[in-house]
Amino acid sequence: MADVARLAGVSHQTVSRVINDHKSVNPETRARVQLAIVQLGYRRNTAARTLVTRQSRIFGVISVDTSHFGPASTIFAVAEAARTGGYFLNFVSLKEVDRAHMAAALGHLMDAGVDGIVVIAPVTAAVDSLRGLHPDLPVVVVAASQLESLTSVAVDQVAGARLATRHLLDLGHRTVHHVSGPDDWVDATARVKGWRSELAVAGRSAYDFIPGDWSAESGYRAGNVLLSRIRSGDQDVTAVFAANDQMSLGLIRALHEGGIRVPEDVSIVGFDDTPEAGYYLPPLTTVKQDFGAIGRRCVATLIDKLNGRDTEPHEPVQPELIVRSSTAPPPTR
Amino acid sequence: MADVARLAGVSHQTVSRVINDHKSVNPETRARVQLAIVQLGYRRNTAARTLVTRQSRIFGVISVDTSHFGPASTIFAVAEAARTGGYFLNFVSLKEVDRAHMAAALGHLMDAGVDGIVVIAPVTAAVDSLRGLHPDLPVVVVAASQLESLTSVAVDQVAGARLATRHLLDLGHRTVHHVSGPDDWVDATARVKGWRSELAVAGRSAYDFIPGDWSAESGYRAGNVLLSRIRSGDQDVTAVFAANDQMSLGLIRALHEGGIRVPEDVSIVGFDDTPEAGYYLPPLTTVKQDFGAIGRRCVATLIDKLNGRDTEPHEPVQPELIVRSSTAPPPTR
DNA sequence: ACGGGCAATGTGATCGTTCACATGCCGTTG
DNA sequence: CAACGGCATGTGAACGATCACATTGCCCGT
Repeated sequence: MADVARLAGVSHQTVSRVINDHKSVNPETRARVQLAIVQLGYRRNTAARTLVTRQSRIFGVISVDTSHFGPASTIFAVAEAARTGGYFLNFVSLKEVDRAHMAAALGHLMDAGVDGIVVIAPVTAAVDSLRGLHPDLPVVVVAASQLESLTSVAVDQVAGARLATRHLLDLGHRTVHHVSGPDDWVDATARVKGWRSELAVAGRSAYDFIPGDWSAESGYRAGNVLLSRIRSGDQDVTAVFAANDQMSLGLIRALHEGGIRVPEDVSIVGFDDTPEAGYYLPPLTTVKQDFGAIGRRCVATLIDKLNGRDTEPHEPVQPELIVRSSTAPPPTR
Repeated sequence: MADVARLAGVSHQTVSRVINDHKSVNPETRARVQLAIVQLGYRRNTAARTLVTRQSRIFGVISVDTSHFGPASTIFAVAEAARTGGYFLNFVSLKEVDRAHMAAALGHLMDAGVDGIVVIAPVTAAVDSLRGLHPDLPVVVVAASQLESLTSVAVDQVAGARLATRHLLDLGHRTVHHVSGPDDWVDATARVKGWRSELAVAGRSAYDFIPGDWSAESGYRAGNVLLSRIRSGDQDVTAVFAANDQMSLGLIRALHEGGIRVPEDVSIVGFDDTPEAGYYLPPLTTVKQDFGAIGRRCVATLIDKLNGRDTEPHEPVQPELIVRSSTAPPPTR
């Protein structure tokens, strides 16, 4: 900066004014300084700036270590939004989602001196460990629902699950079975809740859900469970709502191997609308979440908090049902 | 730090020595300082440290904006490795992969003051724009092959493609068709190269590859192309090597819709071994890449460079063939 | 007994920026 | 015409760590 000042024939302070585009600078001087900046290839030193302003212009993002479509898409959206908002993004992955690992990740970001944090780890344990830890640091959680005392940005998972369930009921199915995500995931429980409440509204009996863990493999196992129910004469297994697309895939394979056709014998709805979902056999009816919107909203909320504007709780992002070929009316018997 | 020093009854310099665990500190003094640190909840200020040491302990990672399994997995691996190596990770996504966007991303990271950069954007344009831009800054590129003048970490994509092709030839297929990735991706061209050379070694004729873009949809289109070849009487379409798993999925669906069975009529091999690949219909034979190893190696290389150790060019990471049910001997006619 | 060397600690300068305040100049106003 | 306000610019301190160097005391060898 001193070099620039010397070359432009001004003081360091004037240079500072130019790069922060402060108003009171003579246009001619400004031009001279800018020229000098370009000539010398000057970049301002972030560390020095951070030191004195006490603002790093870094956001942290903590994400579960999974290449699943949802978290990955959200990360990219957050990165994009942060950069356009003039922030850097410090990324931390979370191998295990428990209190200890969460605390370690938070500590890492505190050391980095972040101005705010986005947490993409909608696991109850993780959310709990966030509570009250660092009250001064703005934190936004990507979660299924509004969490008391924590700012969160959410797709309305309950509504999504109801959409899926309703679609199947509308097709004429007597009831809908559910393959859930892991029970410590906030999203998973929200989807269970939505599924249950839609069945209740329609006055239909709800079976217990079959627990899964998001993986195609667990969907496959769940498919075998359903298969055995069908074989033992259960006439009600005609519609299944799986809590994500991967599990739907495993489910379809298990049913296929068991000689059950989708959608002629059993209809299936997934969740997420991964790019592949339209190319499953059959193409999957699923619930689409706008992860891009989530990411952008996280960053916007963080910036609002930093500027002291208290964001009014947003409407949760609304999911959308994508109807493809994995759903049909129940077989007539 | 001054507060800690006061509480422990020492000078700021002694505190500095303790947190950098410098040798010459009396164990008793050290304990007293550490106690004070804990009591006050002191964390060292990264900005101040960076300012004076001229090392930010931040690595940057630039990745294409895609939730595809490969890049996503690599990012997580890099994040994990960076953190265990004591580095922060500044993440930038790349919406478009051209020279201008690449330069912008690099500029962003330069502003962040990173000590090194990992580039996960194995696109020729991106790689070109890296060349000679910032000669002082250590850069590692995740790429298909050793690139002259750029340090790179790579899975041996050529070997992977040969593995896939060989497997199909070994099953008795006369030739192997190929659905490629986009031609500006380094990995895609490497896989084409491996496929071609294995066919050449075996003395088989190679058709032109069918261009894809990594998406399931492009695999579906490629499937329809192959379908029309089959319908026009081409007896040689019995084996296809697709450049990734998603395209294999689309391919399978197109063939299925055209009444062609996999693997009875046509065998298919994918690439990547995504978690879902084992649950396709049929479960996909594919080539597995160890993305975790790639990520770790990137970070290790960067750290070596910073310490002036010039890493000897690594052996590329070797991929592995995972045989499932999508491949079989050709139909007997 | 004396000087060299090492362990343990302290002192002041330094990194590159922004902040608070000071200065000079010009135009407007009562 | 003096006083005042605002524009354009400059001056020096401050942020919180590390670095280079200085100081003290003690042990050890000759």
